[in-house]
Formats: sequence, structure tokens, C-alpha cells
Amino acid sequence: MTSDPRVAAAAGGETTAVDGWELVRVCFALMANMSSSVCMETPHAHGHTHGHTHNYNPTPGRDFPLQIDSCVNPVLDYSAQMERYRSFATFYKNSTAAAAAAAATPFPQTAKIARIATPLFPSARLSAMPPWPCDNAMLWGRKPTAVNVNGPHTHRTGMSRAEPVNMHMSGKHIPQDSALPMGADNFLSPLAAEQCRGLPVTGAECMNRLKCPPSVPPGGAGEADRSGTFGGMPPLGGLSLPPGVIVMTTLHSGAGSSGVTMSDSAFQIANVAADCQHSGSSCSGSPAALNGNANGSCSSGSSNGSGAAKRKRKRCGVCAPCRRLINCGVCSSCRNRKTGHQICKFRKCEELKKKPGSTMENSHCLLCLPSESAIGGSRRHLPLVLLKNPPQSTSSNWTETLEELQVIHLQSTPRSDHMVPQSGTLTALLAFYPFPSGLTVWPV
DNA sequence: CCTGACGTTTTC
DNA sequence: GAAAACGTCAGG
Ligand SMILES: [Zn+2]
Ligand SMILES: [Zn+2]
Repeated sequence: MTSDPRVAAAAGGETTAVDGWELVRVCFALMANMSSSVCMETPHAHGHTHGHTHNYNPTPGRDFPLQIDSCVNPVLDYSAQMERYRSFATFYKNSTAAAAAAAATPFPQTAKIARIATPLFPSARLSAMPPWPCDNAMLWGRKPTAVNVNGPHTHRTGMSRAEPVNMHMSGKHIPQDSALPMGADNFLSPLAAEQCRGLPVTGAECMNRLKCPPSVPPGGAGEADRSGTFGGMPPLGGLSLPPGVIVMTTLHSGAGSSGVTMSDSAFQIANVAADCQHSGSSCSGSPAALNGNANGSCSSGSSNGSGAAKRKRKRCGVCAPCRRLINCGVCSSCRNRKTGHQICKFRKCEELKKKPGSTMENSHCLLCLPSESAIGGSRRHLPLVLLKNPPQSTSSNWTETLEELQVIHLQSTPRSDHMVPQSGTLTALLAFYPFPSGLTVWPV
């Protein structure tokens, strides 16, 4: 309901290139139903925070399924959401203050994908229990050199396919149906076992371990490798985050770093998590499995022994053939439509022409849910919350502005050049799960 | 039920 | 070896 000019301004969609991101994932759960539009909410329009969202269609001629109704879904009680939000905001404030006193470590700028040895949550050192039940965390960051996060597939091609960044708002909302409940009640609730499973953390580290069986089979190579990769990342200077929160901050350091790597790591997160959501209890559909690296991060749970059900690839939707709308009618595929089972040769996606496995779908997308990055999918992404005051260091009292967030539901691929502050200071992103939809948006 | 992605087999 | 044909089946 509000057409807050600020929002409009923020939604202007300007983008600025940034060096990279740092991403922190804490007991990450999946967004079951994020859709792909860009949706912003502003905080100061209590009660009816909805309003202006805009949508855009990156691919002309194609429509993306709905982005309706959710981002600002009245269903969710604003106050309740805000309350929850505040609860951890307060927690932050207090805990970070203490932590800051102890060490004013700058936010790690030399991010490497790292496993956080110590929980991000200050509970350990502050002897205060965090308001949320799960304390495992992962730090993901861009790193200059290749980090083989996921075993074999290190090379993904087409990393940054140029895709238009359209951040305009529309009056539509994102549907919040819910395969996964993500209402207010779930905001800070413990993750379900299924949700935990498949996360790149071992069950032992998850505070939900009672519900979450160890996901690492003894000797599981995938997990082991992954864990090994995450060594030595300082715990965010003592900052802690509630479960399901992703922090993405731009790293201004590495001038020459390649964007590719970060995409990789972020990609991992998003997909691993999303994968779990997708397959419920099994990991059959995981990207890892898709690439032959079958067990990804899922537990032995209910995988159907042999094999990874392969997920069908989807056309990219942006290449020339994909943009073609009509069949030529004369090519062999067209002529043999009934028996050939192939799309018109002139419409065959360039990506799909490549050998399966040679490219990773969504590789360019940081937070896209797996199988949804391509046309035809719902293109749901994790929601992102932009912070005015990024947790650059423990000494910053960034939590005080926790309410000043910009919540964005991306429709397009979130890359590092998205979600960039138009003016200055904004350098962090938070992605929450479940998304506190009552949260208002504060334009940057 | 239809489209079309994909793997295998057959044909050229 | 490349293209076509075909069987299978995921997704919608
Ligand atoms: Zn054709
Ligand atoms: Zn294409």
C-alpha cells in the first residue's frame, strides 16, 4: 500500500559492480516457496507493507510464473514478525557489543570458504543462549584461488551468463504456498530433520541434532572433503546469526579476484539447501548427484541406492534458440515431431546442446533454487535482506539498524552486481529463512 | 496426456 | 563419426 518513494528509488534497479561477496550461512534451511520476483517491503508501513513490488521479466516473451502475493502477504502478522526480528536483533546487539569489547576484529575480508570451528553464535563465549536453536554455521566467501567445494565439479562453465538485472517492483506478491512452512511461526524455529539433512554441516554440529541425524556417513568422502575445505575462517569477528541467515557482504579487497569462484561457493549453498527442500528426505535430486557426485551432502536416509535420479535440464531461456518462439516446421526435429521427441533444431537451447554435466545449471546464480533457474522453473530464490550497516566488524553496532532492511525477492539471478547499494554504505545482504515476510523494507 | 531431454541403437 | 531414430520418462 505504500508507495514509498524511497522504496521506489531503491527499486530503481541500479546496479553497481562489486568485487565480491562474502556469505555466511548459518544452519541454513530452505526456502520452499520463494518466487522469483523482486519484491520489496518497507518497514515503516506497518500492517500493510505491501505494495510496491515490481516485477520484471528478464526474458521477453516468456513469462515467469507468478510472483504474486507473497512478499507482502498480509497473512503474516507484521507485528509478530517484527517481534521475532527484534528479539534477535537485540540479542545481536548485546552479544556483539560484548564480543566487540573482546576483539574488534574486522570482518574477514580474505574470505575463504571455511568451516566455522566455533559457532558463530556467541553463546559459547557469552554464556547466553541465542534465541534460536541452531548454532552451526558456515562461512562462505569468495576466494581468489579455487576451492574445490564439491569434489569433482570445479569447473562450471558459463558462470556469469549475462542476465539483465531487473529490479523493478510490481504490485504482485510472491506466493507463499508452502511445501515448507514458512510463516511467522517458523521464523526461528528449529529445522526439521529433512531440512537439516543435506546441509553442508555434520549432524553432530547441528543443535538440531536430535532431529537431524548425522548426515555424514562414516568416511563419506564428499562431506569430508567439504569440511576440509573450510578450515580457518574466523567466525565473523564474533558475529552470530540466527539459523537460516545468510550474510553476503561485498568484499572490497580483492581487486583481481574472479567472480566465478564466489558464484561457485554461493551456488553450493543455495543448491545444497534447496536440494533438500526439493527432495524432501532424499538427496536424489541434488546437483551433486546430477554431476555424478552423488551423495552430495545428504544423508543416507532415503536415497534409492543406485542412483541419482537425474534431473532434467531446462533450457536457459536466454540464448537465441530459446528466444525463438516458433518451430521452423521443416527441420528434421520438426518433421519428426511425433517420433523424434526433439525440439525444433532452431529452438534447441545452446546450453542443452552441450553435453550434460559440462555445465552446471544455475552456476551463475547465487541463490537460485536448483532446477529453478531455467525457464520453466519457478525461479525461486532465497530472499535477500539488505543491511544498511553490514557487520563489518564486531565493533560496529550494525544491529541497531537491523530494522532498516531491504528485502528483496529476486527474480533474476542474484549475482554480485545485483543488490548493490546505490549509494555507498550498503554492503551486506542477509537472507533469512523462513523469510519474515512482515519485515519492512528500508531503501538503501 | 504432451513435450522434449536423454541415452542407446541404427543408419548413412 | 555424425545424424537420425527410437525408447524411456521427467515435468508440466
Ligand atoms: Zn524446426
Ligand atoms: Zn537456451
